[in-house]
Amino acid sequence: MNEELQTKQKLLESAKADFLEHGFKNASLRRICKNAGVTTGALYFFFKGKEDIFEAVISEPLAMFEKMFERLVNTEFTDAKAFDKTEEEMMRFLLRYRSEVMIILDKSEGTKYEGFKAAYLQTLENVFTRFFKKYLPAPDPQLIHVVTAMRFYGYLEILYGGHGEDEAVELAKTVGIYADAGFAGLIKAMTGVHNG
Amino acid sequence: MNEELQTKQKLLESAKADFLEHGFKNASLRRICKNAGVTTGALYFFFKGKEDIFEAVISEPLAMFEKMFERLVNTEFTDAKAFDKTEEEMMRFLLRYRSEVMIILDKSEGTKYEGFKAAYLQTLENVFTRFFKKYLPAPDPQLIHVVTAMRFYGYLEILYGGHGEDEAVELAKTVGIYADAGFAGLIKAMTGVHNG
Amino acid sequence: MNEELQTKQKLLESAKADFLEHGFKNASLRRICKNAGVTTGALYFFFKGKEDIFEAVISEPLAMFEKMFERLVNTEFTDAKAFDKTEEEMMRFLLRYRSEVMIILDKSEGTKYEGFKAAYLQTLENVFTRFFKKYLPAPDPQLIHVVTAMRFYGYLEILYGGHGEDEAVELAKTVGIYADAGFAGLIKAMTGVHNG
Amino acid sequence: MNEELQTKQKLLESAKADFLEHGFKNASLRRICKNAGVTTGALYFFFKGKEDIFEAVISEPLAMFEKMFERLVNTEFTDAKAFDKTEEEMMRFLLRYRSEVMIILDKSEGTKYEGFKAAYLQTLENVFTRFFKKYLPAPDPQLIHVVTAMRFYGYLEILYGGHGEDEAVELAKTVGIYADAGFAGLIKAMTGVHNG
DNA sequence: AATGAATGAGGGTTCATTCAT
DNA sequence: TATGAATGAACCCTCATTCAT
Repeated sequence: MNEELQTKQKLLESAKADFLEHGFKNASLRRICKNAGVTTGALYFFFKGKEDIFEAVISEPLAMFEKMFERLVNTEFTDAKAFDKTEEEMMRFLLRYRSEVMIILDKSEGTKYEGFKAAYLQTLENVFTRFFKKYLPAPDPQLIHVVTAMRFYGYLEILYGGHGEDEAVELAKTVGIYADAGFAGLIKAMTGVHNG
Repeated sequence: MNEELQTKQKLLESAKADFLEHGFKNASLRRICKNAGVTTGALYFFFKGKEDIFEAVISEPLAMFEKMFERLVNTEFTDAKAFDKTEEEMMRFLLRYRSEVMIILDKSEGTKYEGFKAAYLQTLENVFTRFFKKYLPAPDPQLIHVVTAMRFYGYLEILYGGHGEDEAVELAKTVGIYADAGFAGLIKAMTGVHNG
Repeated sequence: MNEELQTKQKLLESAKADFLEHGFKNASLRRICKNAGVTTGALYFFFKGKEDIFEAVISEPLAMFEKMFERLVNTEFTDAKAFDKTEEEMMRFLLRYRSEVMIILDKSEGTKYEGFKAAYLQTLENVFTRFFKKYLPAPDPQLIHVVTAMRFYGYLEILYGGHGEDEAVELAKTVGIYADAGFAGLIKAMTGVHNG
Repeated sequence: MNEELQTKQKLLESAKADFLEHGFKNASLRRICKNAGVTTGALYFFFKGKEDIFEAVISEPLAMFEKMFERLVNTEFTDAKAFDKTEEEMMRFLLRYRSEVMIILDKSEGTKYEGFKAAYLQTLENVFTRFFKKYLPAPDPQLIHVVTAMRFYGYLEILYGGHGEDEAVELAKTVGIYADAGFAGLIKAMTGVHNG
């Protein structure tokens, strides 16, 4: 019984490592099996194919990710602090599933998840747009796009940094200060232009 | 003679497009040759192999990049404005070689240039560290790392955005405002913490 | 005990369907087991392998077939009507074991039964040759071969037609009229040539 | 130059033999290449894949076959003799491309030609139906179907018999006598039934 | 300067079969 | 009785690369 689970588990771990290192397209099932200590046929007992084992690797974090996704869309952020709370929760989640998140976002080319990163960025951008519009009548969409991306990649950098959970959350909060101040600076510069 | 150049040029352009679309590993020499209208043999007359044509595609912009690189390292930025000038120059360069820059930074996995992005980020980080140290006695290296990355990915996002040159420069400047204000906010929060 | 029989029976039925649809070589034991609701191990408990379950599927009808076979060889047909009686009996048997007969005749490539159809045709040909020789001193063997095949494939077409038993027998009798008249026409043409 | 053609030709011949022996699905590209004395990659220089080399094997005869096909549909056969002429032409064609015809009719499962035999039989059946209707007000479609199949398989048997061309044509003509007499016998029996 | 033929390794996948339990 | 895990060979196909011409 232990052995059964072990093989599947070994395959999943070997696959996770291979997807993370090479990406979906360049991952090799032969290599995955070899590192798991089994033959190719064994993989096909547990999984339907390459895409199936990929999904098995990311399915659990993905489901949670999508739940967070939805909440992000449906929440009305009244101020920066309301956002910060959601942010912390998200950060903690991302850290717990670091590898899988990296795979979904950066190593999923060739799967149906390859558009996930862009979709998430777009969602974040919509949130930021709603927020910007509270302070500016007609904010530049391109600017919002870039600022959103910066914040997103800030998270990602923290994620990739190999920090402990609390450390990472702290870092994210400091980044929040940076971003909020940056945002305020933008408002000031722009309304200043309009006013003066 | 014209034909010679044409063939080589066609191959380089076809290769550039293929590397950009698929990345080094998943680029196909067959496809490159087909789109260039020649056979594989022709490619091997001009180039030693896949890595060689890759280098040929990026060599010229790469050399310029590295020159800028070096200057960035050796320049002492006295204030934010001094940096902004270099920034504009850089932005214009990046835009002129958009495709090649994208290839070097994001599509070079499997070549010896796959570490280039990280190296450049590190250099930028050193610059920022020197700058930070003028205002803070012991800035958090992790924080600098993240903030550097954010700014870098901000540039990249502008680059990927398909803007015209002036538009992009303008956008970069606005991002500069955001970043400077963010930086100032950080200083304030940190020295404030120390003081209070 | 009931369950034992059920499993074996289910496997045999699933196998029959798969052999009929895909032929021996392209039948899949995996698929057979899946459709029977059991695992591969179960199949290997009851049968030695692919060829063995194939034989199990066809063994019973095959034995009866061979009995009829033998009788056909040893019967002296004095006239066409004597043959017709045997024919009806045969037709009813073939219809009762339609699937298995189809499998033996047309879906057995790769097994030791792949020559069965030819052997049966040869036997039928011998019967027809004996019959022809009553009316012609030296009938053309090639012609007999073809005429035999035609009649045989006539039966097969009826078999594959999905008719009810009585309907099929009636059709076979009409085909008998066609064949007998055709035979008579041949005799006439040939002896006419000889005589005139 | 000779060698180039030789390899492609060898591959086509090796493929023809393999398709004929094992059918499309069970043919092996590895085996085809091995028998042609080249490696698998060589095949893919000349052909796009398994289906492509299959089409290359049968394309020429297939085009002619389809032309004959069409003519068969559009010709109005006034009597049995008018049909016999077409028949001879067809027989000569089929003999010239014996292997390919066998492959198209009996070894094409898994390709887009797998329905060709049934389609051809249907066409032949339509021709026969038109002919029957000249002599019978309401001929039994099932009977026509069987009689058509018999004649068709008669041709096939001649084809598979390995006869020389003239011999085969002669045989086909004799089969024609058999079939015509059989047909006449049917008419007589049926109208007799009605009358008496 | 360039063609076109050919190699051989590796890609994902399916298969009949085995065996400990 | 039957399960479910695992094997290893074969499947079609794509690839970067080589080389005679």
